[in-house]
Amino acid sequence: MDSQGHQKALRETADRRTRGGRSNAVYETLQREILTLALSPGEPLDETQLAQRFGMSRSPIREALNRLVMQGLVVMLTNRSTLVAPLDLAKFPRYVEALDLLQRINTRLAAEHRTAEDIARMRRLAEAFDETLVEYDHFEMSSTNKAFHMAIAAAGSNPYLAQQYDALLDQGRRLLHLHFDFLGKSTYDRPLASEHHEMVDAIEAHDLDGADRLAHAHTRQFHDRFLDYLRTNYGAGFELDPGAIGKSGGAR
Amino acid sequence: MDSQGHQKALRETADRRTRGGRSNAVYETLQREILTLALSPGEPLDETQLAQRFGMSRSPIREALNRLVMQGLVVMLTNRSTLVAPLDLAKFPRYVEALDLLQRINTRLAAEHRTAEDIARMRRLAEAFDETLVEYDHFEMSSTNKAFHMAIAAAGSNPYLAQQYDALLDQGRRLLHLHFDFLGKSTYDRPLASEHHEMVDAIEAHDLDGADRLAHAHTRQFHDRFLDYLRTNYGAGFELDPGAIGKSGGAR
DNA sequence: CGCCTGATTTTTGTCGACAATGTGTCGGCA
DNA sequence: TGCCGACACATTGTCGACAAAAATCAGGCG
Repeated sequence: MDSQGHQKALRETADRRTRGGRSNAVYETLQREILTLALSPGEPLDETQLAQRFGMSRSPIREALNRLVMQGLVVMLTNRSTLVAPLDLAKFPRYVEALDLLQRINTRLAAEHRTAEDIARMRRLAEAFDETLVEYDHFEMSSTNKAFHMAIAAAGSNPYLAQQYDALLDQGRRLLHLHFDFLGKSTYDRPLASEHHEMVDAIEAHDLDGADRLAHAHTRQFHDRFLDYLRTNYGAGFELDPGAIGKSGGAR
Repeated sequence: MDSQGHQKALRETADRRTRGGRSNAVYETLQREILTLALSPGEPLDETQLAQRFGMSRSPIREALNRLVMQGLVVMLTNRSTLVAPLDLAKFPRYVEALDLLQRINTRLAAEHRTAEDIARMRRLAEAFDETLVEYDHFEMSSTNKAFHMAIAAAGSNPYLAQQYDALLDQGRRLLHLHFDFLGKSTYDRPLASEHHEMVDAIEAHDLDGADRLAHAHTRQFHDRFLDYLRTNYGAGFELDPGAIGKSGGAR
């Protein structure tokens, strides 16, 4: 019975057994649980236990875990425990620094190379993000948000930078989860959505510097709000270098 | 005989079964063979065949292959063949564009945050690279070159950007292999080494713009030389956008 | 009473076999 | 002769079990 229920949950994410296989389902499910913080950072992940839970052997679980390790969401202490990657908030400034750079360059490139189809897809995803705001499901929001930004990266037509951006966005989705949680209470989330549309406008207008600047402002807003979140929840003692984001050169 | 040699190479990298295990050895061996082009791009990799060759089961091979997939060196057609990632030379400008960006930002950050120990390590690795020039073993050269640049990234103290830089450098090592091959014949490789030392000097002097400029020039030289290589080997018909590297803003 | 040592337990790493899936080929039919 | 379908092959995906390594705990010794 128990395995039945899990089978169902398993199918809903990836019932197509024809493709990657069950390991893919485990990967997606675990990723979702990690990203939504259903699995706490630092929580140990026992392979046999997971195998039992998903009603399958350890092989697919192992493969899924390996992929999550590569993605930086899971760490494996060799021959010892494997656990959900701890969420080191002290590295947040470094993360934002990296994100800012990749976000700006990809958005700038998008403004340079975008096609009409790119714009259409971006607008569609921007609106899809707006719609997620009514339900305010954190996972849906971060998924759609990522999809939107990846559409921008795709328009930039540099697969290498897009891939790096992708990895970075994934790594930050746990932070984004917290971020949305905070925004939900303070309800000043509309500007976030409108910023998306402004970015698309700049990209469509081939305004490289404008797109760059908006991308930078977008990251900065995330940065500032997340710091607000940290301060309200962890107290004022948690001081992070506030100037980190402005250093690597604003839109010049 | 053949398998004998592989066994030896396997043991030398990781005979300690205590750590990561045999899968690590397979990973390193295959990576080396892919990077040195001993395994041609597009060549199929049969799991059972590899298992037989390394004298172990498919499980470790599979894990190694998965890691190589994540690294972009291997592609797996689900339920079908697994093969060495094709080397798309048409994407070279995009690659250099990404590499230039990451190289510059990491070098710039290094100039900002470097410690005395960082400088020492960088100088040591720069000299280690010089020494590889006498043997001119392509793999040693690209390994040491990468180690040098990763030391710079480590000094930059942004683990996210360092990680991305790492991934990018790995992806480009097959190109670097070709590059060194070309340089070997024309024997104008000294400037490449001296550039490393100049970069360290700029980083030590906290000269952010200088380090940035040198990193850019370093990438540009690789770009120009590789294009030379392509032209001499593939004919003049192989024209790539020559201005790609200058676009995303030189060191201004 | 505390520390060292050895067995136990837990968890990962590896193995060989089986099942599923996609491809290519061969034969039949229009 | 050309197209369609079924069969067989090759290769990957998954399984259950075994072996090795490390941490824990227990017992004995100083």
